[in-house]
Amino acid sequence: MSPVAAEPADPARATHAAARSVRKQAVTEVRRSLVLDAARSAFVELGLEGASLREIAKRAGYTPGAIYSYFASKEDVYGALLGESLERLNERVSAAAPAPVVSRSSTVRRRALQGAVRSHARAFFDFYRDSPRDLDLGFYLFHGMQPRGLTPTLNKQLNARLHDALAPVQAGLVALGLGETDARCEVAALFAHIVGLLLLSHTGRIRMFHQEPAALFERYLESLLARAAAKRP
Amino acid sequence: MSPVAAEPADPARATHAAARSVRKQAVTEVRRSLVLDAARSAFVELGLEGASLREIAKRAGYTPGAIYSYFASKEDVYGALLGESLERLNERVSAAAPAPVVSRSSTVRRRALQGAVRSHARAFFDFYRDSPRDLDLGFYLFHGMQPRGLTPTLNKQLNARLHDALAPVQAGLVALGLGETDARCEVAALFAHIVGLLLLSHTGRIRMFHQEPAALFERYLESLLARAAAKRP
Amino acid sequence: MSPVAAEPADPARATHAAARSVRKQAVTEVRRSLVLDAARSAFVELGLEGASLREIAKRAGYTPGAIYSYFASKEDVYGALLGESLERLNERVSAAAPAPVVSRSSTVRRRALQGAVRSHARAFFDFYRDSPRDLDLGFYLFHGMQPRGLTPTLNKQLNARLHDALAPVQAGLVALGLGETDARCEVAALFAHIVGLLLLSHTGRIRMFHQEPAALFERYLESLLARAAAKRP
Amino acid sequence: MSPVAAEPADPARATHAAARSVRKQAVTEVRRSLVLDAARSAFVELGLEGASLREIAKRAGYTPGAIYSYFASKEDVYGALLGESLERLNERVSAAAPAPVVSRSSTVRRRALQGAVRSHARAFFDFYRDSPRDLDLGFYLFHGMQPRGLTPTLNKQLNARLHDALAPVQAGLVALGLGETDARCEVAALFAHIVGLLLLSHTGRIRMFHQEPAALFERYLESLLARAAAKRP
DNA sequence: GATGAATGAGAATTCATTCAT
DNA sequence: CATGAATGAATTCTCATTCAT
Repeated sequence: MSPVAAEPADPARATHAAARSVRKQAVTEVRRSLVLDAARSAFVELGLEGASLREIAKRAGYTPGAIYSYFASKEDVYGALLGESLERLNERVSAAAPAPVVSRSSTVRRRALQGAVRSHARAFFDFYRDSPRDLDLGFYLFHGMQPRGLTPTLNKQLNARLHDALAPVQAGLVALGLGETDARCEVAALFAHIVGLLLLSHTGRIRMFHQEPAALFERYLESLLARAAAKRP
Repeated sequence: MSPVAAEPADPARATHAAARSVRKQAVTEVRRSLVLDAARSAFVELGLEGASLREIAKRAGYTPGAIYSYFASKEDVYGALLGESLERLNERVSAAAPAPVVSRSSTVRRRALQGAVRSHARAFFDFYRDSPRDLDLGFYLFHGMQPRGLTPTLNKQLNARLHDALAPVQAGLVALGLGETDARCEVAALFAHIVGLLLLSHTGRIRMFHQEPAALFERYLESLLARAAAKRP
Repeated sequence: MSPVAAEPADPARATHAAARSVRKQAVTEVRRSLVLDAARSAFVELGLEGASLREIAKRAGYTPGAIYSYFASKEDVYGALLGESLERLNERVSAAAPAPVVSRSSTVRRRALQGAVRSHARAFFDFYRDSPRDLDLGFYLFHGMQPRGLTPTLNKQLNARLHDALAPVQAGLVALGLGETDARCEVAALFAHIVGLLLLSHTGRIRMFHQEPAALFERYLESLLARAAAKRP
Repeated sequence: MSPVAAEPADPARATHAAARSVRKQAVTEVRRSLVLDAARSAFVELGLEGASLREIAKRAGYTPGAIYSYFASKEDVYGALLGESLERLNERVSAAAPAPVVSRSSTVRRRALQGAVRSHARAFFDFYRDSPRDLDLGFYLFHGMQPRGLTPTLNKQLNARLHDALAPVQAGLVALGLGETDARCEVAALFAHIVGLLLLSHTGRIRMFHQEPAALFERYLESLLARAAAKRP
């Protein structure tokens, strides 16, 4: 802290002001998340088309103009929504981690590692299967959004969280013996596969093949683990 | 009464009328496809949001109302666009068929079959990689379109053409020894994988993994053929 | 006929041409009434808003432009429709005439006359009660139509037919002893009353008073006959 | 903690806020009625067809979208217009009440009652005769309006006000000795008669009979009072 | 006579956003 | 911080009518 006060010399008042500022900021944060809740509910129920700013404001108990106190634009709201969606995804994936196994037997350890990969991958798959709107959100924002809404900074941030959600699988594959590069490839491919399956499921195209997305996912998962096993040194 | 029948069978006039009708229909068809061209260009350049009826009409050199001479609604335009897109896809896939190989050696025949599967699958992949808007089109129509636009009839029709584009791969897998059920599973999974990869590519998410979609596709293709080989009776 | 032929001197050909012209005109008349049928059905089923020229053309098996071969405008179609409606009204009223009673007893004659008035008035009332669209038609044309549609000539013509439909009642009242002026007043009032009742019925406002239009009509009819009886010299 | 309550009960500020709210609401009300004025003027000058939202907005000095700040839909505007029209009707009818007469003579009292019925009925008649658009409004709304615009609630409300405007006449008839049921019949019939006369007048059909609507109305009124007198116990 | 494409005007409504208050 | 009126542009779609063919 600089010894030269910028403005007032009264330390009591300064403290008071600071405390008030903190309180205010907290209140703001709470209300911001209230808006976000409203946005999520609107989005879940009405989809992208129906989740207008007006609708969001109505659900939040605000008038349209008030939203701009918390978000710069509608796309900004969506951006925050996606961020929060990715947080939930990460929570789900983290929660899926099985207890670490310590064993002398390498077979046991290997089985445990495979189990962990399965758990994490399934958690990822299930998250989007169970709430397809989160998938929509991701597509909309990563795809159709104006540069105004998806700034490079935000983009990087969101990417990082998405990556985080896949990191456990990647680590598991490495632990199973895959090289870093191979593991990265496999994770990218897994991600693509999941997204593809869910999209086909979501749009009803999967029925065309008389297939269940979950069954196909399990197939893919097993083939992935088989590849990993085959590459074991 | 005149000995000439009231409805004259004057062959010259009949032929003339028929010819005129044919000509007219041809002109109509041309103009309709002109509107479709305008719609495609609008869609390619501006995406879903920008491809409004106004915009399409402007590009086609029409007033908005005129579009309704050719299409019943905006969704109808999109439907036609998707239909035409699927036709192009099928053309590409068909054109990818290699010359049939006749050989005594089962190894040679097997290699040829594998080559055919590769060609067809790549044609499919390349089609959407090279024109991502066709992918968008499919998603939009299969996903967000009103029932008014995507009638069950049209839906079935479009589904059938999509299926057609994947049929050669399926046939190839069966020829390679896969059972019908397995082949269907693999084709569905292949489709999902392609869609997933292209979407990740299209939204820039693939960069997150420092991967090239084409390379990942090739990897997947090889693993698919390997699985087929392993199942050989 | 002027002895100087306008154009050809060949009488045979002239006769032939005239016959053809007559035939053609008849065909035209038939087709015109076909369009009118289509218009009526559209109007009955869809009301004023729904009975667009397109709809009428569709029902007549024509394209919109073709209608203009038979009618100058949409309002013209409506005008013809109203004319035809008034013809049907007159038919109904005429058909309601009871057999003339010849009797020495003035009481018997009087009762017969009253019965005739009742029949004619009821026929009028029933006509519009049973097909409220004809009432709509009248209102629309007499009310909202452009001068372009309702020319003074047509107006006079339609008025005359409307008047015709009420003439029997007027004649009956005169026969019952009312002066010409009184009879005209009563007929105008009767017409107004009927129209008012039907409108209230048609718009559901009559329920407001828990009344049935038919019962109110009978009441009015009796009071009218009572007035006529009271004025008997 | 500050001893001052977080939510201050500062009466001055509260009063201030309340006053501001009241002022705002008043301003809103004024502007809303401005839109309504514009709507009425458009309706009066251009009729139903011409009174589009665009036109109303233009006359109110607004953009079309702005109207939706005050009314949910075009039909809503019309609904408000009719409501306000019925208010004016009631005012007119109320204002027509003659001073109550207190007299020993039953003849004097009876004459006074008859005078009151005449006044109220004439006020009703005159209101719609002098502003036929109010009649149109009623017809349009009671007749062609979408259920979206004319909710059952609104319908009941409007009906009630219409009924109110006729209540004085009904009360007068009862006072003159008619039973409740008879009085209700007569009022319904009176309403129908007025509506019918005005419609005939408005559409120019009354000229057909060379009659004046006002004279016919007076005739009907007298016959009504005569009927009431005849039923006197 | 009939077609059907095309016009041009206009319909109601929705939307994100702004801004004085 | 919040309001809510207002904008301005956009949306899809409908219509009566015209006219070259």
